[in-house]
Amino acid sequence: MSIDQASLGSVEVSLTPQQRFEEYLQSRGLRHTDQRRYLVDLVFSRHEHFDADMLIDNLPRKGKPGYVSPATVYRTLKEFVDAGLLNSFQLDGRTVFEHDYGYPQHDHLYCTQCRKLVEFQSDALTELRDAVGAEHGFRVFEHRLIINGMCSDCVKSRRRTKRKQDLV
Amino acid sequence: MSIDQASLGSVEVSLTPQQRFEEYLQSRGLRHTDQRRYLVDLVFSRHEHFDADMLIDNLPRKGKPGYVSPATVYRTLKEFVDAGLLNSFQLDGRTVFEHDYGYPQHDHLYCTQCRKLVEFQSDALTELRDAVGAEHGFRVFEHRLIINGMCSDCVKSRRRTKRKQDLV
DNA sequence: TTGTATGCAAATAATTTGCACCAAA
DNA sequence: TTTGGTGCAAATTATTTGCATACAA
Repeated sequence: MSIDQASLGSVEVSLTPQQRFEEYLQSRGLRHTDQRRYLVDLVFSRHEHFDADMLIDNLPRKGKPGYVSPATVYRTLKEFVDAGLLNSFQLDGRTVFEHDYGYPQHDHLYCTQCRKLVEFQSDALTELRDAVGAEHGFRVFEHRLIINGMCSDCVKSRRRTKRKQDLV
Repeated sequence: MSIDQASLGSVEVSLTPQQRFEEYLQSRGLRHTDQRRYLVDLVFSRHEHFDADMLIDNLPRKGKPGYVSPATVYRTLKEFVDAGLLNSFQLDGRTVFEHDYGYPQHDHLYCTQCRKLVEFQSDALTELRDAVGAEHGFRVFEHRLIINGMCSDCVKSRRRTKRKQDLV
């Protein structure tokens, strides 16, 4: 799965993710540990969707400096979501995380062929969602939209493949 | 989780789910067994969202007539989706199934308080989705939208609750 | 000090799969 | 007959949790 780096620009924020998280921890009487510091840095070093497993794979191995146990990774990802640093959603059965802090609200186009995720923003969608909510007496908090299809690259390569097959 | 019975009406279909499934099975050289017949009937006896576990719980116990093993239930649910009888999506980590055959395309409002699912239809959404797809060079197949919020009942009861708390 | 956080390993939960046996077509 | 289907139990996968120890405040 891949995503263009910061394809939607960013949102003005006064604190770095690290500072923001520290603030969150202090406000709750939680502790700022090396593991948490390390994971904030790693997670915000690239604007990319990832799951717990990918994150664990990118960590130093047991014994090396910077190692964080899987259990702690899972626990910390939850903290990040609570703290508003990350968002998560389900994709093909996996829990996928993405940056929330400092990044605008958006939805996704998903290529079911190459599994590429493309972000997009639509104010019309937000309006539509609020209208639907109002119509049904809902107080709307948020929504999740995923559009499944085939990206232009895959449409092209599939066409090529088809032609080849047609020649047989 | 609950849902109004057939809240969106239905779509014209010439075959019953049972007949439609039989057609599907024949076209693929698969077999129409008692278990499959039994599950089609059970699944289409109520227009309600459900997961594998709920279905298994509603089956006769081991030894009783009509018993179907969990493994077969899981295998059969997949067949139903392949056959176009059911749709599935993720909700709170569970795989939720709903009727597809004979039922119009729709999306959901989800009350995060009482876990009620409400269906709604929006042509504007389909148009918006196609426009977004086109903008990004995607060939769109389908989409999945869930609007999270609080239904009117829960908004009311929460207000009541708040007042009670305020009195303390 | 005092209460959190972490690592490890065991426990869960939801499916999936291997296999021997059963049964549609 | 032949090939797909089913039940059962074991295997998977993704997490979560209990617990003893380590550490931030």
